[in-house]
Amino acid sequence: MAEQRKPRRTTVADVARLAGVSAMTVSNVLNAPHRVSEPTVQTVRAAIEELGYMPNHAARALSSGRSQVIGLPLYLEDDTFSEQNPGLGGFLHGLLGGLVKAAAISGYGVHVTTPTEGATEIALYERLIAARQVDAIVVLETMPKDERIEFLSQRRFPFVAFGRTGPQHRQCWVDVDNETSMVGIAQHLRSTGRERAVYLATDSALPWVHQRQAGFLREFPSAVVRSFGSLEAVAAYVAEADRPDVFVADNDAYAVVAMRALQRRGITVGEDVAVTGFNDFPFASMLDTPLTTARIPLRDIARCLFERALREISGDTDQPGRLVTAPLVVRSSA
Amino acid sequence: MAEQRKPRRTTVADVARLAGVSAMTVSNVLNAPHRVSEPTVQTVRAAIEELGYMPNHAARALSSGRSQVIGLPLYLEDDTFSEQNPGLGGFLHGLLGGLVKAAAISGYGVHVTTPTEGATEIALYERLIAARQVDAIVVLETMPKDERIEFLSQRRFPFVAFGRTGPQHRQCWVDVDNETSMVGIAQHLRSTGRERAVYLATDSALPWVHQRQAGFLREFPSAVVRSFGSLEAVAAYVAEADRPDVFVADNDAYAVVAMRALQRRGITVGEDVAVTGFNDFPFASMLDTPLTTARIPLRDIARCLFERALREISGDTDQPGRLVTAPLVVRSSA
DNA sequence: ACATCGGATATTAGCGCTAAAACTAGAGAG
DNA sequence: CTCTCTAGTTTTAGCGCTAATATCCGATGT
Repeated sequence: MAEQRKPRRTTVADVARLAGVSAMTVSNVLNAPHRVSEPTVQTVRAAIEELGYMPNHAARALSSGRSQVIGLPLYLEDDTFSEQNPGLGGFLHGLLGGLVKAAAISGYGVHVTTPTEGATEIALYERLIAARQVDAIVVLETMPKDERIEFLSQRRFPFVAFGRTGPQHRQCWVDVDNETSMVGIAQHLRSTGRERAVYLATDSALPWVHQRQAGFLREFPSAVVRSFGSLEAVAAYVAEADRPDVFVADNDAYAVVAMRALQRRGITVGEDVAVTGFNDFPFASMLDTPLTTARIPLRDIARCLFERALREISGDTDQPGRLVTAPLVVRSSA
Repeated sequence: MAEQRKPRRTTVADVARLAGVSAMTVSNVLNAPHRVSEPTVQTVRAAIEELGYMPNHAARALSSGRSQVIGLPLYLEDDTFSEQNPGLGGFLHGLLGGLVKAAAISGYGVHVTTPTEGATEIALYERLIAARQVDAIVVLETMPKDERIEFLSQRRFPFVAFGRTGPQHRQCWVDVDNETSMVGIAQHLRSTGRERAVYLATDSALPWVHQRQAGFLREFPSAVVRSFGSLEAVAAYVAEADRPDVFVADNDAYAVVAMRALQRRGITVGEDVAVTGFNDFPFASMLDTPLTTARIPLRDIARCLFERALREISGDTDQPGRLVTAPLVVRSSA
């Protein structure tokens, strides 16, 4: 099938020969041009151009000990997501997009993996680290006490977390400022004169659930708070609830379901009652009544994650955590 | 900061010494155990276990010439997507999820990249290939005549395409059987006794647009076909249209907008008129009137793409293209 | 004039692994 | 009793790059 074996790829040596310098000089032109005199840089660059030379990734990684790749371990469970978490797709798109783009600009790649059936995420990290396959790892959905963070800190391996880490951990993270963002929503509602609020919370121990709720209660201390484990439960509750003038959901899906339940009762959302969500998932603006919500700036967060990862790689292990506010997006629902 | 330099990672040599064999034997136990006698395998495995040895990725790649990574070049443009293409997030989630999982099972990783500002996708391929950073490339959104496919074929570099390639190209692809799937939708509508159909088409030269339309017209030759460049245009048209009994959209977003326009006119979707979409995007089941649509089995497609990529890598360059049908999902809208 | 210094480049020596070739027996054939 | 032959193993030789060190050379100081 393949016509000829061994076309022998062009290497630094070829470039060096053509430019009349040593291989090391070529390497320096590529990696630390300031070490090389201007005329030599020109000559070498010309030779590189002429031969169309591009350095071999594996060789570079082996020799230098850095792979120029950051690892993104992901749980991508089967189809459950579409029912459970319609926003997940948008989340992935924004985060991955931002990360890949930021990485590309700095000459890095993003290595996406997932634990194989039955294996833990830690085992996956172990492999990535031992194989020296990535220079840093991005940890998602961090918990206040998180064994993954513990593991990585203890191994002194560079990482960044999306989600604040607990006080006992290293503080290399970026997170949504859920509390402040929810305060923003609350203040907007207050400014429209609403008073009787119901807060629809997710029934989960994920940190953001509590953070958002705390933010809301700061502005509406007397709000009624209800937790739900499923969209159906939310719908059932809203369908029966006596008439508050605001439903504040801690996520967009709950808000959508609430709006539907209200519309079924003939209540006009945005007039008779206000409804807000959180996330600004892709369909929020295309709903029957476009949803007022807080937009999580995923691309900015991703960029920020990457920058911190870079710093970690270069040895700066004392970066403080960073909170990013999700700006309010006012549409017709509130 | 770092306490001690040079902990010197454990290497094949360490394992070899402990097991009392040569480095090559250790390598063989890892990569081709059938070449090694059973007792030796045991001894070596025990030594590996004891030392917690894991092979260095870069060294392996450099020496063997294969990286055990497949490349996934992606365009992840800034926020435009949420307005333009709310399904993109779900698309990414399904495809990436399937790919990463399939790859992980076979010991492969997925390298996600994007062309840097101003650079072409081809230039990106060039880098990936020259750097020997990936063993195969997954090409998305293939067009009938596609210079990316041309480039990869000509370079004889392993690839798989999502989307059928033109007859002049190599046929290593997996695609949705848009025509047959749309015929499925049409037959379902026919079986409910509907007759007067309007087909809402995307105004684009993407191959699936024509394929789906062709499928529909096979069953409803007399259908009215209209093309639209924006959701607003769809809404405006449907708001004015005289009463057909079916609106068939070639994508879910159009279907959603159409349903909304109909509801505004007081028309009950699913009874007075049927509406269908295509894709089964994450929110299709959570709409006011859950949407009847065709579900693109992204995870299966991704698995299939990966399998083909593997075959390509191992030199089998004569795989035929493969069509995957998107099964009909009947909900209340039709 | 001669030691000194520092910028630019060259040499050396691997990084950790595996392909390929070269050895070992011990089994079976003549 | 020598001569294959083969399964199992070791030896040799890089893969292509860069860290670390050595070398060169002209400019500077006294």
